[in-house]
Amino acid sequence: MAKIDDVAKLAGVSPATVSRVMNGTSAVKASTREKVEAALAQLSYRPSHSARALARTKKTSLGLVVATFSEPFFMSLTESIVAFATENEVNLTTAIGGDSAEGEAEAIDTLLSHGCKAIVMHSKYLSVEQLTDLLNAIPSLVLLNRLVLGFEDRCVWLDNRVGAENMARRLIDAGHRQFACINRAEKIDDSVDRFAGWQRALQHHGMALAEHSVAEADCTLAGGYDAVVQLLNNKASFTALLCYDDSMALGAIRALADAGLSVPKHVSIVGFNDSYMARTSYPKLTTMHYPVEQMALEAGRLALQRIAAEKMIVQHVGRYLPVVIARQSDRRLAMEAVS
Amino acid sequence: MAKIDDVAKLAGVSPATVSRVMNGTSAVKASTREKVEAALAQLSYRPSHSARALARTKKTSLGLVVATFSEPFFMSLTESIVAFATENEVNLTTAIGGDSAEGEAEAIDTLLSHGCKAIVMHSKYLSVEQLTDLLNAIPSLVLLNRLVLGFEDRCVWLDNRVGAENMARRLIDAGHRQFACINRAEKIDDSVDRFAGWQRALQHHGMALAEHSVAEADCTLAGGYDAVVQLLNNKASFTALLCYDDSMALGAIRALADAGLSVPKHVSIVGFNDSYMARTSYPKLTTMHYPVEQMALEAGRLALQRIAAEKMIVQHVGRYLPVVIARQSDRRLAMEAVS
DNA sequence: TTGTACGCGTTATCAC
DNA sequence: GTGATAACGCGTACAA
Repeated sequence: MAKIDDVAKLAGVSPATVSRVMNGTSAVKASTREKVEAALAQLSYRPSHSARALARTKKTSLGLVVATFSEPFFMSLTESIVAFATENEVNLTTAIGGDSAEGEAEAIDTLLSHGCKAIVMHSKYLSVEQLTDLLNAIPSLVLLNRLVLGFEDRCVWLDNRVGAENMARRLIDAGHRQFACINRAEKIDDSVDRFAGWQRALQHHGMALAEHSVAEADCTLAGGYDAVVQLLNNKASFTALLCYDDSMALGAIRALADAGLSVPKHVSIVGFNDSYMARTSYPKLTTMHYPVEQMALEAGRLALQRIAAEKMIVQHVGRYLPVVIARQSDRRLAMEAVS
Repeated sequence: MAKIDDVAKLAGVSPATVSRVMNGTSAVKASTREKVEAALAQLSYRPSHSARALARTKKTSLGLVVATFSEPFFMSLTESIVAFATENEVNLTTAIGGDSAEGEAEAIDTLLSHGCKAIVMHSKYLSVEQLTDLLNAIPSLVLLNRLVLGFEDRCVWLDNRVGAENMARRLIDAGHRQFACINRAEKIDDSVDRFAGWQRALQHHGMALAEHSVAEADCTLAGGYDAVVQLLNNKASFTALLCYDDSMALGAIRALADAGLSVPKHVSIVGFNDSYMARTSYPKLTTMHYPVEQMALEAGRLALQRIAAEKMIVQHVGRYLPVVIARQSDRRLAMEAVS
């Protein structure tokens, strides 16, 4: 493999000039450029990936931690950050956190050893203590989708509680009085907060989710199906079903259909996240829109700002509120049924 | 980010010793080791990925070019090479060739700039001329699944023609006399050779594939479906259908079912590749087993051997022959129907 | 506009 | 068993 010195020698210039020609870093006389390009071609020169990476570690680069690439939610998130990085001309390195606290911590380590200066992390599994330690150790770390008290200026988060509360209220206002819910079995911030929101809205109207009206399962289509089976076995009776997210909601619709109940005729169903499926399913899902793209952008902006030379104070909006997207899976109860 | 010198200073040793402790390269006194490990932990030291990569470029490393990771065929292939690399303690770098000659060439470049010393490539789209140039330029390049004349000692290939011929003969021997085929539309070695094999077997028995009995389409399930629709529109009449590969065969089965024809009752169908789906479909597919794992291993062995110091001459088996795996999608024609 | 010289973090080699 | 020192290949201040 030819190296940059070989090219330089062949072209009769210094290695620095070869670098300039390749990267367009600074102006080079046309005749020189041609000589270099000829040499480049003649040796079919390939810059060494590793040497480049090493020499460029000084440049600011952004790191991203996501759980996976294969879910729509993370696709949107990643796309958004990729666009942001491209636009701001910073390198982006991505690491997979997976489904565990260890995986998330490992991902951070990976990014650090890749020389990332700023990091945006979507974390589900790290504890508040662990996150606090990380935030203290890594000044440029920004959290996407978690709120850690004391670090409000480095968090971009969705108010799940208020979102869930608003969604429940929508159904209450539509006349529903018999509720059930299916929640994600894992106790992460999202599931705890959404449940709290539902309860709060219901209690505000003198209702509450009884134990036999609450089912927990995997956060998947199959999980949603199973959860509804649980509810029906419990002989829970409900006209409105609150679901942790869209995938569970869709699974729930199938389970209800298999039990002879149609949506929204017999049961009103609402999801959360406004994922792609919510728009393409039948019936289309009423759900909460999660402004991932916006939030990802804000997180990227924040992270980059934290390593910028000029630490200008920019207004930071950390809290985002999901809004109801009304579609076809819920309905207003007829008056006679309510009264 | 702490650097290795910081760790060394804190532990009161030289950077070299820190490296030895981390990598277990050579013996280190227990007391020294402990000091170093303490320093490592205290600074929560992360070796720089790029610096490591650069310093390690001397080590032999193997490169692999595949079209994609998401098809079963390439999964098997990749798995096999990964195991091989692990076993032989060489680093493995993988690059995606995609669906074009440019992509394949690009992948090779990527591997070279990553410092790969030996390369195994699965190429579909590069021309024989391009491959010849590459083989001349890169002494350690080994081709998987292509035969380039003059480089027999660096090719590991499947004899598609003879394989296809054997498969067609099986059906002839089973009494079939009315044939049709569906082939991949792209003219790559595989599709050309398999077609040639079919024709050869049929001509040997005084038959031939008439134009209206040949359909071409994408090499996918949907493509297989479409191809059969073409055949039926052509009013082609056949008791045996030769398919380019398993996915097209499976699509074909669906199309036939939709047309009221059942497999193997009305039509005998055979695939190629013996992919995962062939064993799990209904009916299970009679197909040709493609010994990817074995071939990948041989290619890896060959590539590594070409950069080995001791150039011992090892017997090289380049040509592989697929064998018929008889399952349920074809049948012997009853005597009365034949006579 | 171009060249010199140094740094990046690690590892191999040779001394000691 | 351990420490200097020299690569590894490129980018980039700084100097010319």
